[in-house]
Amino acid sequence: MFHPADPYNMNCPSRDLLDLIGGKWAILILCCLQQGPVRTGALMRQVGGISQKMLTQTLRDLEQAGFVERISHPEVPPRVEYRLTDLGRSLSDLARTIEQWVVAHYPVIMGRRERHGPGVDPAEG
Amino acid sequence: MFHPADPYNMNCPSRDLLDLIGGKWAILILCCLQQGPVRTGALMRQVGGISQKMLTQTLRDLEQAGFVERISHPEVPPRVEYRLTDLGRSLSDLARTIEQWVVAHYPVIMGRRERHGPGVDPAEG
DNA sequence: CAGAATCCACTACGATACTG
DNA sequence: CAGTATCGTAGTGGATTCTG
Repeated sequence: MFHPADPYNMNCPSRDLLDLIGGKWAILILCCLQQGPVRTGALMRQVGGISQKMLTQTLRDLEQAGFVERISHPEVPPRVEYRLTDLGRSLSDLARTIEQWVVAHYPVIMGRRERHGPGVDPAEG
Repeated sequence: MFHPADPYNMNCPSRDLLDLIGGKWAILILCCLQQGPVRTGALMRQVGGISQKMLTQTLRDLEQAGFVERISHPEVPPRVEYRLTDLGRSLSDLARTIEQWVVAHYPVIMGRRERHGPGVDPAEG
């Protein structure tokens, strides 16, 4: 039995989970995998700007946490696919919600940024 | 008018937004602010482990993005509150969803971790 | 009490080279 | 094609100090 999760407590392991979700690539990868199993190379191409290292590393992290499953086909040349687990599917729904929120609110936020400038603006009061 | 947001494109500014949301502290802070305006010191105490620097910095980032509003009361000693904007309220709903997902699935993930060895551990490079 | 400024350890991440 | 290993660097973020 575990203590209930408390992300406000710095020693609670749920913080790690929050960090994984909040990582630079996890959300995008999880969203890609919603369509079904995807090959490594395809992921590489879909997630713009990700390096081979970070792709592998993030996939390993997601695998460790039980969100994705690695499927290695015994072929030459190698063919590896990644697929969401049930838990991962649940999380990827969340990931897509996040992504969609960003896409939906992007124009408003960018509009604001243009008016206020991307630089530091003095505190008004 | 802007191009539509495309987080899969590494040059799309929506990436920044994703990074802000995914930052180490933003989600927790946004959740705290859901109750209404909160003072700096109260935030400091609620979000376990945050440093004064990171609290201020994250609040500035959230402020600049238009998610929170800084309310400085002309008193001595100083009293400053932070309050969600309408846009911020929308985002904080999302933040709460994330937080709740983590809390809800925490036991399953921790259970897995016990059986499969340490899972989400940023320190294992 | 709020927060800016400085210092600095750590690590996240990219680039590159190499293996099967 | 998928993945590992190594190295260099920019950025993150904590501890501390200083201001009004």
